[in-house]
Amino acid sequence: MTSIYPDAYIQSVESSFAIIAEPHRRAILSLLLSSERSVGDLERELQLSQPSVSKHLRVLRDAGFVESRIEAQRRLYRLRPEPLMEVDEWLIPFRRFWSKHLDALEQHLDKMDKVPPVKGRKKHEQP
Amino acid sequence: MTSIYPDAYIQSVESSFAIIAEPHRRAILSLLLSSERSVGDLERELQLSQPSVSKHLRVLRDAGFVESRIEAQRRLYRLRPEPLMEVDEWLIPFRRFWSKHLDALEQHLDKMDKVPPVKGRKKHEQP
DNA sequence: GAGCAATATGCCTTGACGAGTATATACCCC
DNA sequence: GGGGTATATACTCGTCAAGGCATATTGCTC
Repeated sequence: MTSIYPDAYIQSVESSFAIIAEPHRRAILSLLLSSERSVGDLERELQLSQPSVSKHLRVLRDAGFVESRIEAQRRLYRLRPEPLMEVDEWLIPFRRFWSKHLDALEQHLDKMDKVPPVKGRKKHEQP
Repeated sequence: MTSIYPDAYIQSVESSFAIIAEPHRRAILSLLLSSERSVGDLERELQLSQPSVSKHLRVLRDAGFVESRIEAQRRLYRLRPEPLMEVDEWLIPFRRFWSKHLDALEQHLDKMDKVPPVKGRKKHEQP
């Protein structure tokens, strides 16, 4: 029962999209934009428990979003650009799409009043 | 705001990031890039069950990623740009970050061969 | 080396989500 | 209106991830 897995125990490589689906992880990445930070820094700034922060950082590091360096007992984490670039690349064809469509939308907004909010349940044609 | 739903209900709205964390949903969005499609179309192209497709479309529609129109018994779904634009906007500061850092990285790779100063627990390879 | 500080990890519980199956609803054509 | 087609929804089940708590690990200081 006590299955001690080897360190490379899971290859369930979540996609970069799944990684940044977690709000706290996005918050961590945003904080790391301005400067590298220790676990304790993030713990305070995010109001999260230390184990939670460490676990999110582990996920982020395994996925290549961050890397760490050691300074005394601290680990200082900083951003790595590659995974988010991957996300950005996925968006490219959609950017083409919406730049094409926003003109039409603008035109549409001229006649229509106002566009309903994106968030929340929207009323479309409901059978 | 302009929403007609109570806040308590709205809170269950997943962020756009969570929506596109699902690979099938990303596939649906990519398919809709080229043209609008019916549920049956998507079902065949994705090799998914019809209820699964419908449920994913429901999630996507609730979040504003797609909208539908009715044609006979079919519903034809098409893209809406706004939610992905939101994602794109989140990426803006990161784009600034990595465009700054990729120069440094390139430069770095020139002199150094390969030097992971961090203790390499795991190789993060980019698929 | 003892004790403390900072961080990582293991175990457990809980909640959310996706898929499958069955069924309901809506629309067409005869 | 009956039958068939296309899609939506209800219910259930299994999985998985996030958080809490306890503990292990690492490195500093004295």
